[in-house]
Amino acid sequence: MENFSEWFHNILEEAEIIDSRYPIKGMSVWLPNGFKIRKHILELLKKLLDKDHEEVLFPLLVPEDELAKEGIHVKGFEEEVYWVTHGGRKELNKKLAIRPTSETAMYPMFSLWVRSHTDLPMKFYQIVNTFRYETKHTRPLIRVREITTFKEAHTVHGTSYEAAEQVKIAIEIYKEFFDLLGIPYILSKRPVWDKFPGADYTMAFDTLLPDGKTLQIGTVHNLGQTFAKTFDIRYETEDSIHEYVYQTCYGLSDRVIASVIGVHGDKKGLRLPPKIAPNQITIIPIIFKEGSEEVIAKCEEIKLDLETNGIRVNMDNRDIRPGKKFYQWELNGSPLRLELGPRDLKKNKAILVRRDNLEKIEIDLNSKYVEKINELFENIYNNMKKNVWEKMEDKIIAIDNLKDVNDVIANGKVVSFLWCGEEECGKAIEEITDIDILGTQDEKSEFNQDADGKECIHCGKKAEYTGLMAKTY
RNA sequence: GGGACCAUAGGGUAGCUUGGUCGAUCCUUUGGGCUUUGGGAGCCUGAGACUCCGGUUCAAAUCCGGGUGGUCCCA
Repeated sequence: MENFSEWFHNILEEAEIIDSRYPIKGMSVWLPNGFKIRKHILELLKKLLDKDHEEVLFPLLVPEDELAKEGIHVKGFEEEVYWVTHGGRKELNKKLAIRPTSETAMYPMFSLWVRSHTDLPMKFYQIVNTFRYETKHTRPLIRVREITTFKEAHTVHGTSYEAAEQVKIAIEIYKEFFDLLGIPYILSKRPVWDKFPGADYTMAFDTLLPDGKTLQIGTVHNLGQTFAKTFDIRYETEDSIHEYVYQTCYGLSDRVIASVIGVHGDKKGLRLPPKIAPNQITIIPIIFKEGSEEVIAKCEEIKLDLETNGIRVNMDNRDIRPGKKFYQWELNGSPLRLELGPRDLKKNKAILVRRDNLEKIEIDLNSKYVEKINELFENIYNNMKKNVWEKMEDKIIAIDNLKDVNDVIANGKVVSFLWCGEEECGKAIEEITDIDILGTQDEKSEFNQDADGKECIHCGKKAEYTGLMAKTY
């Protein structure tokens, strides 16, 4: 995959995920196939969130004065807000912003909803589209002007401790979610100059795409009391005192879908984890003039059997050569293919072909083959996940001289280094290398190096953290 | 904010410099028919494009101006 950009662009079109020819820059159409993938991904996500979050839906438009209330926050977004200025021909006396994110839409309402400590914690989420007027060059699913799939969760707590705990909980939810999709991730604490506008601190997940650039796929922000103070969100404690709340918010976007496609795909096309594949198994009857009815009847029988067991089956009956179907379904990422022809029918067997490694497996149709297929799905998923994790881990390279950064990056890899953690030093490093610092690793992170007694790679002061640097999307 | 480049069927392209040979090339896609089907079949017969507006000219895909859309670089 020498040119990831081109591969990605082609696969979106060939596998009919989205059509990026919509005549507005940075906006695309979800096609049925892509929409199904999206739907299955969202189902997994909702299942995780619904355990202790409530799903809500806020309006798309935010009044100008609300958006402007939180100064730092607005600064972070003002260059990319779309505005609604007219109703018909009449100019509105109050401009309306199309949400770039929903803090300022939600928090005025939170202020009304939060009364007492018994109302807390509150945990909401919504899955909506948001709009950002990107000025850099856009890229389908990765840098877009309409984020069509923006999952944002917003929580409200009575204490600083609980908010910090919620950050950890959200991180665990996201880890579980990315694991379900088999997406490898690096969790970092973003440098202070790169945190979410208005947040106390930002934790972020990045994945590594095949071209060596990292893609931010999820963020978790501890908002502290900043927004609570701006939007006057207070609660009455057990002692009847009015206190400002502590908040967190965390988000995911279309980029998760881009990652699934990008990290698993190969030169033949998509490789989808069975859980989210629109067609988990594709049955291809091998038809000859003689005996075609029996073959098709048997395939129908298998299809029904699989469907009653909750498996998403597709049977490709088209009158074209089987080879063409093989290529097409490999392109579309169907995790398993079942071939059945007259030869197999005689033996009451069928051939299964795995999409992940193209291995062929003969199954006996007299046996409990549904179980076998479910096992294979699990096996395919585990194998895919293992492969992408290993690939990513191999690309994280520890260096002890700043001069080596650009070589490592040029090889499509991520740099790991020891750092004092200070803003001035970090910005200098970014300036010198022209590479972004993703952030710092937690001590428990598998990517953490032991900094004890060592020096910062740039300023030579005591090293406090493991930092990571990468070319980013 | 400044600049460069690009626009030909659903996708990818040739033609443009030097206007006429263009009734526009090739690959892919696609309708119908026959034949075929264990890794992208073949044959027959159809379908499908010069971004838009204006100008120059006997004549414009080709030259000029503008609009729109896209790509990229620099701040």
